[in-house]
Amino acid sequence: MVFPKRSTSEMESGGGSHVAEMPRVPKSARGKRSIRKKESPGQMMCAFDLLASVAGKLLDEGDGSLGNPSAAAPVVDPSPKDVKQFKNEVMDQDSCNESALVSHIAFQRPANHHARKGEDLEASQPLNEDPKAKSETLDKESSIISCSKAELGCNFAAIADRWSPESVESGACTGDAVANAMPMITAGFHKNAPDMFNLLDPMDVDVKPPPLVSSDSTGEMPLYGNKIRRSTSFPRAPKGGMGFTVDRDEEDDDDKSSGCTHPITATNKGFRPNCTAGHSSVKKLLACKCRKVAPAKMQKGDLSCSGEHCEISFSFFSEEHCIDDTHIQTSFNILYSYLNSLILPDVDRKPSFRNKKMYYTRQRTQRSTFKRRKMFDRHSTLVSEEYAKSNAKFTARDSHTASLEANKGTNSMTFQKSHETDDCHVNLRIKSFKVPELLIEIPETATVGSLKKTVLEAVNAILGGGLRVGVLHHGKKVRDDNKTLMQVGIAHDDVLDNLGFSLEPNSTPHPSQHSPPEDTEFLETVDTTEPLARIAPTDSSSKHGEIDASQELALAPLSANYQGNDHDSVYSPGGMSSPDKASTNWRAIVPVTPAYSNAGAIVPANKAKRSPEQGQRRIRRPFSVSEVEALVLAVEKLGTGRWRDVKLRAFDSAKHRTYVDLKDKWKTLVHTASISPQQRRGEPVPQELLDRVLAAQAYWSQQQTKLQPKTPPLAEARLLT
DNA sequence: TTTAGGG
DNA sequence: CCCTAAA
Repeated sequence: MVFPKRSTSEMESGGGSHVAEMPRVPKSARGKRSIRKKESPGQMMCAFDLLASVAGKLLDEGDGSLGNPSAAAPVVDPSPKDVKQFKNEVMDQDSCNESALVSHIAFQRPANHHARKGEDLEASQPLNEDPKAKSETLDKESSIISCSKAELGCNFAAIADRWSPESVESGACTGDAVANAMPMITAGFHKNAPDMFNLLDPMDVDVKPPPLVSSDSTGEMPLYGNKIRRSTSFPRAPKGGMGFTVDRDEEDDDDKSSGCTHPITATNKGFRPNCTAGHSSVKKLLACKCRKVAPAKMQKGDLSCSGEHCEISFSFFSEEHCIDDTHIQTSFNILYSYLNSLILPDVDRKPSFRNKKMYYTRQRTQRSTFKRRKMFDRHSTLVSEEYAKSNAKFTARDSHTASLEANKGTNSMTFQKSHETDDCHVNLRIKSFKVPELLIEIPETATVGSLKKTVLEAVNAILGGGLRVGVLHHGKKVRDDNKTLMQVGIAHDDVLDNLGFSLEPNSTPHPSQHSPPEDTEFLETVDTTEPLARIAPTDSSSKHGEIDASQELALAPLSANYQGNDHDSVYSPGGMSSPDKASTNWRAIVPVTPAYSNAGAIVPANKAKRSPEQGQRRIRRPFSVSEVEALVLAVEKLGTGRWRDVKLRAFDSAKHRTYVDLKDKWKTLVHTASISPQQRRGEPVPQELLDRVLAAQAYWSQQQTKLQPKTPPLAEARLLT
C-alpha cells in the first residue's frame, strides 16, 4: 500500500501544538520499543534506575539532639561530599545514573519511649511532640544492637502503619503528598524527562486540598512535618534550583534554601502553594524529611517492643526529584528487605516475606483502625522475633557483630564503621542501598492511593523474589562470600568510606541460571492486580490543564496528543479544564516510572541481561476509552499505515504501546465497529468513536487504493480493465 | 526498524 | 498480544 507522505502529515500536524516529534524522544521511544521483546520480567532491566538508598539509623545513646527533629537532621542530611561519594559508588555498580534517587531513612528512638509504654496509641499520639522533651529522656543505654530487635520491630510496624496502603487510602498519609504524588513520581522516575516539571501546571498540581478522607487519620498518623533540610547541603541543588519551597510551619528550619517541607501529615494545610510552585520550577528535590512519631503498640508478651513509643524519621534526598510517599514506601520496603537479608537466614527469608505480604494484603482489606492496628502489631511482633533470631545467627556466623549504629554527626552515606567494640568487631552503619529498578504501570483511572499501593506491591513483589545484598569495597564488588571481612580488607579502621552495600535482585529463587550479581534479574513476580497507569511526563508544551478533552476531540488531532501520558494523575478533576470527560478521558497513561516496564509488573532492572526465561508475554493492557480516542484521532489525521507516526503523535509517552499495538488495536477497533454491540466485549467503546473508526478506515483505505498504483489514474484504469 | 497480516 | 515476512 501506499502511504501518505510523512512530510504531509507533519505539515498537517503543524498546528504547532505538537512539537516536532523527533525532538521529543524518538530515540528513547524506539529504544523502549525495542526493549519490548526483552521486556520479560526477568529480563528487562534497563531503563529506569531507581536508586534508593536507605539509611537506617537508630539514634540512641547520648545524643541530646536525638529527639529533636532539627537536631536529628544531621543524621540524615548528607553532605555534599557524601552525596558525591554515594553517587560514585552507585555508578560503579553500574546501574545507576545521574538521576538516581537517593533516599535515606533514619530511625530514631524516642526518648520518652519508655514512658509511653502502655499508653493508648491514639492518645499518645501527639502530632507535634516536643522533640526536645524526647531528647531529654532519651534512653541512652540501648544501643542499636541491644535494642534493635524490638525497636526495629516497632519501627517497622510504625512505618508500615503509617505507609501502608490502607493508610494511604484512608488519606491519613496523604496531605500534600497525595496531591503531588503524581508529579513527584514522575519526576522521580523519569530521567528522560528532566523538564517534566515544567509541564506541571500549578493548577494541576496543587491546590486541591488534600483529600483527607478520614478524620481520624490525622490522629492516627501523627506524622508531622517533614521538612526539608537544607538544600544547600545538596550538591546539586544549585543546578535545579528550584524549588520546592516549603513552608515550615511546623518546624523551624532556618534554612531557606530550597528546602521543602513536605508535610505528609494529614493536616489539611498540607498543600502548599509553594510546593506547587516548586513543582513547576523545581527540578530537583532537595531534601524532604518527614518525621513520624507513632507509638507502636504490640501485643503483650511481644518483644520488648510492646507499648513502646517509636519515633521514626525519614529523610529523603533526591538530587533530581522530589520524593513522595512512594519513595518512602519503597524505602521502607528496602530497608525491611535489607534487614531480612542481613539478618535472616536464607531459609527464613522467604517466609518472612510472605508474612509481610500477607500483612499488606490483609491490611488492604481491613480498614478499621483497630484491625489495622492489630495487624500492625502482629507484624511488629513477627519482625521482631525474626529479627532476634536471625540476628543471633548473623552474629555467630560472621563472628563480627554488625550493627546498625547511628553515629550522630556522621554523614557518610555509605557506611561507617566504628571501633567501639575493640577487637575484631566491626560496627557498620549502612546508610544507603542501591535498589533494583522498578517499573510500574497504572491505569489512568487509578487513584493515587492505588498507585501507591501498586508501587508498594511491586516492591513487595521484588522483595518476595528475594534480594541479596552486595558488598562493595573500594568500589568493587566483593563476591566471595567466604572470605572474612578481614581478608577482604574490611577491618577496623581502613574502611569507613570504602565499604558500600547494594541491594540486588536475587535470582536464585528462579530456575533461571544464576547470574552474577550485576546481572541479576528480577522477577516480576507481582503483577499488579490492577491495571496500571503510567505517568509519563508530557512534553512541556502541553500543560495540560488546558487541554480539554472536548477540545481535543473536536480539534485538531495534534493537540490531541494523547497526553495521555502524563500526569494525569495530576489532574484531578479540579485541575482539569474539562471536567466532563474527566474520568475516562484523561487520557491516559502516564508512565509513572520511567519505564518501560511491563506494566504492572515490577521489574527491577539492572542493566544486566536477562535471563533465558525472557519469553514472557507482555501483560495485557486493554485500551481505555481515552486511549482509543487518541488513537482514532491520530489515525484520522495520519491515516492507517503510519503507525509509527501515530505512536509518536498520540502515544509517545505510553511506553507500553508500540506501534504494532496501535495497529492491532485499530484492527480490532475496525472489527469491533463492524459487529453488533452485543458481540462486543470488554470496556464498551462509545459508538461515536466506532463510527469514526469506520469512517477513518474507509477514508484511508480509499486513499490508499487511489494512491496505490503509483502510476497515474491511467495505469489504474488499465489495471482495472 | 516499520509495515502488514496471520495466529 | 505475538510472530514474521517484507520492505
